[in-house]
Amino acid sequence: MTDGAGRREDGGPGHGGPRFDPAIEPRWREYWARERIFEAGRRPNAPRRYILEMFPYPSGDLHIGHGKNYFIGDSLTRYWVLRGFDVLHPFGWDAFGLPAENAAIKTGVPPRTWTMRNIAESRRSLEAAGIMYDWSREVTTCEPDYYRWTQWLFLLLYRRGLAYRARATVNWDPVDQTVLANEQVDASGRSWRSGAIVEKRELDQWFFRITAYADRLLSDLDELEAWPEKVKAMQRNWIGRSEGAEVEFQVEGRDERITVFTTRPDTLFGATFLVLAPEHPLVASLVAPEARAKVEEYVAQARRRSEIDRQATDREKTGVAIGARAVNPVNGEAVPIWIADYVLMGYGSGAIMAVPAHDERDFAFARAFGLPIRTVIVPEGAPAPAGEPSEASPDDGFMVASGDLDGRPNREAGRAIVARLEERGLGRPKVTFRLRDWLVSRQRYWGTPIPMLHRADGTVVPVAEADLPVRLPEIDDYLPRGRSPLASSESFVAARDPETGEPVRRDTDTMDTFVDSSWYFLRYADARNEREIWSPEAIRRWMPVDQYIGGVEHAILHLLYSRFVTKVLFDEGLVPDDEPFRQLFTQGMVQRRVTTPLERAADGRLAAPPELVKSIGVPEGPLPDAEMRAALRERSWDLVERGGQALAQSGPVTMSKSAGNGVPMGPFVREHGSDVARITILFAGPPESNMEWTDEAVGGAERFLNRVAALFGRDREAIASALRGLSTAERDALVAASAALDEPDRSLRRRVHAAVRKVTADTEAFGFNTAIAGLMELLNETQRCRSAMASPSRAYAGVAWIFCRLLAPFAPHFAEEMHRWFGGEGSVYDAGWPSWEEAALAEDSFEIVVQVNGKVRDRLTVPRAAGEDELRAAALGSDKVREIVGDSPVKKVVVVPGRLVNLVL
RNA sequence: GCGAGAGUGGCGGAACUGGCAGACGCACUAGACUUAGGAUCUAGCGGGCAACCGUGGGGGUUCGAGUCCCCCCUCUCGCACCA
Repeated sequence: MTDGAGRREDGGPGHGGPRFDPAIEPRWREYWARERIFEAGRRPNAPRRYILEMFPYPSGDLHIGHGKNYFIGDSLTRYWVLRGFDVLHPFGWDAFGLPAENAAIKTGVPPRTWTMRNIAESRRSLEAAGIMYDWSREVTTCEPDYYRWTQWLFLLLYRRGLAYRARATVNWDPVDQTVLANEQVDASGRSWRSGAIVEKRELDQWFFRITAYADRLLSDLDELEAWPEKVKAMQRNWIGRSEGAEVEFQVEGRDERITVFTTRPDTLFGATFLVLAPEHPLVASLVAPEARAKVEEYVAQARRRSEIDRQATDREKTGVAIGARAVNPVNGEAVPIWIADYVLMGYGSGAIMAVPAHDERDFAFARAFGLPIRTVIVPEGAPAPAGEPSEASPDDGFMVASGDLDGRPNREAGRAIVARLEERGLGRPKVTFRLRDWLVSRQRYWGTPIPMLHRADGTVVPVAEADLPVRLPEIDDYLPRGRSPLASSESFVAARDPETGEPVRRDTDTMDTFVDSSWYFLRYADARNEREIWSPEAIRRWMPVDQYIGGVEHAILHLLYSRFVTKVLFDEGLVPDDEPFRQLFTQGMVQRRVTTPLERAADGRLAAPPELVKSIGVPEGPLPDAEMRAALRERSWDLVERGGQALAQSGPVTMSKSAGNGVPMGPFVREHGSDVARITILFAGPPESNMEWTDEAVGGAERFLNRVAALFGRDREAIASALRGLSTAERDALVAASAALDEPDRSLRRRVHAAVRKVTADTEAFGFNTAIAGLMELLNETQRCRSAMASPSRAYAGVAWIFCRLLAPFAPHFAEEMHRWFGGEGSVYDAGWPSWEEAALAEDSFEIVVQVNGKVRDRLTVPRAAGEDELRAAALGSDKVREIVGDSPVKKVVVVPGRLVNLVL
């Protein structure tokens, strides 16, 4: 919290008592580390559990917003350890990548130094928050002992024909002299960094043949029942399977044929022109001399456009006829060939048959250039239309103007057309994917070197496995100059051919960092293995990941690449399952409002500070309050008053360095405690939703822990002495169903069993908010029951004993502390998870609701044993009910045992 | 446009296979203890004087609907000239 003076005083006179004190926390962190409570393999005979949060790019100091998924993973880890499982909960660093390189270019600090410093800082933040990992398995992708195996994996893909080299068009920044990823180019085709217009360049690049796995990546999604539907939908969309046909059009008067892909072969008779992508390889050879100038200009123009710009749907159609015609294979008609940038070279065959009557895009194009539009499908019984339609109709119907197929249903006609084409060798069924092969080369320094060698004759040869890793050399100049900075290091480039011993040149590109992260979860199984990527025993013990937790921003790329690599390794026999993550959870963001003080002038009007004027464009003022408020409202901000100070306040925005609203982990934990941070985050709402971090929410969490401390702390001696000398089982039995108890111990027993059931079920279902609500309820009830006792009862001590273990997944430090209060030895995480008995939940009597015509009219307390007849009689006997029913006959009585009786008049 | 999801008090959110709407918390109100309260404790807290009305709107199924079915509205996220 931002304003913090003097809130940590103990309660006033007469209301002292124990409070939750964050000063207890460091001791327990040291204890867990020293005793290795959270190291995998501690319980070799227990069932295993693999819980994993997505490893981060090490960005240095963490804030609370980063902490959310780590807290979730930590809670689950602690829960499963309590349940007696052997839990693997490792951590590592996605440590290669541009920020380190940019920092090096700017400050001269070598990327490795910069990265390692950030890792140390990030790790300190995590440790300060008490998030427990098995650090003995830490992986760091930029270290040779890791990237050696990334290179090994590359060679494996190469061996299996899944890594290949091809020429590709890339975004080239002429100022920074570097290749940019698509997402680094803005909508106007400019580099995000230099602002220069990005050029397209053709470069030889390495690809992974992920498209060979497209079908499996798609169909296996159906098995991933515990993945969010949303993520699966995104992957399906990305893979983009589409069934259709290839059709070949002979170019009139030439030998060449143009292959088009269509999902609507049934509309082939309606094709009135062809459109090729401007980059289509046949354009240059087919263009007529008189059209050449215009075509070349159009191609050059298309080349300059960014992908994003080009794909904007609201753009008007542009294109040029190339002056050649192609013959429609079903009716022999010669139709004109155009080029247009709405046809993409990267999809299908880069050429389409245009059917303007039945495709909106083709329709728009035909209208723009006055091309014919011919309807070939009509609704049942409709005649063929006389003129051209006013809009494209993609609907199914019956064929017209399609020769002998007229009158047949269109889908059936489509199959017939493909079959006829196939006989003549002019077409065939075809499945196309939107997914493209994975371009993995980067002309950058700070990444895994590609372990390939180039011979003088232009062929390539892999580095021998024994020579791995290909180490990233230290260099002085990280600035890319049209090629990877590695190309300037002659000592790096020079190598010997492993087969012939001849001099060869190393590939100087490095791998996309998504390659590093596509397999790290496997390495945790056996992270320190120097002889092999992992041992068969280790991988069988730990894979697949039971629970993967991370941000939805990785829904496609990282998760798809990881699934791909896992499937390749499965085919190679190196992993036991062809899916890496059995369950996936995507957490929501932590948000916080941003506030900026406004200045109040002598005349009472408000002035906005320059930063605010700049960031949200609010008028500087001075303005009267109402006008300032209106101006802020327009920008979704608000005007608030706090302590006499006028503040501009934003809506909730995701915590981030750039928004300046991150609550730093270290200082918060020191002042309030990790346990308070956890309860605040986990109690706020469902973990998959965004949550707003507020001082009030922190205060609520703090109050809860203080109340727990006050209640059980006051009685700690009595509780400890009640538990002394008892085994764990005997302690649990203090509130067992079989124990004979009087009030208020009876209700205490019922409440605690209900709470155990709720916390268990909710925790396993990611319902941390309701699990904690269950603990709060138990606390309230326990407090109530305790105040009805003169001195702590044995049952109450039993409740305390259970309570500290139920709290342990969510407020671990304090739970450990309570465990000690009560005389527990060792760690609370070895004390086992409490169980509940349904028998203890039943009350002797309970309240049922009596409804008349579905409206609640009375509540009656009835004995537990009451049967249907007794319930019916009790309901009919109720005074309130009789008053309402009067003389009306009761037509029907619905009895739901244990719940209600409904009288129908 | 296509796909996924969501609309419940002043706020965050609960509600298992249809069965007491609003658990738990925040904010707020009153009181207690206090030199003090931004501490703590106690009580209250959907709307309405009431009959009653209330889960985005309208229909339906049912003894009974936040929950199931149909239509509509709004919002969030993702994809989007993919042939």
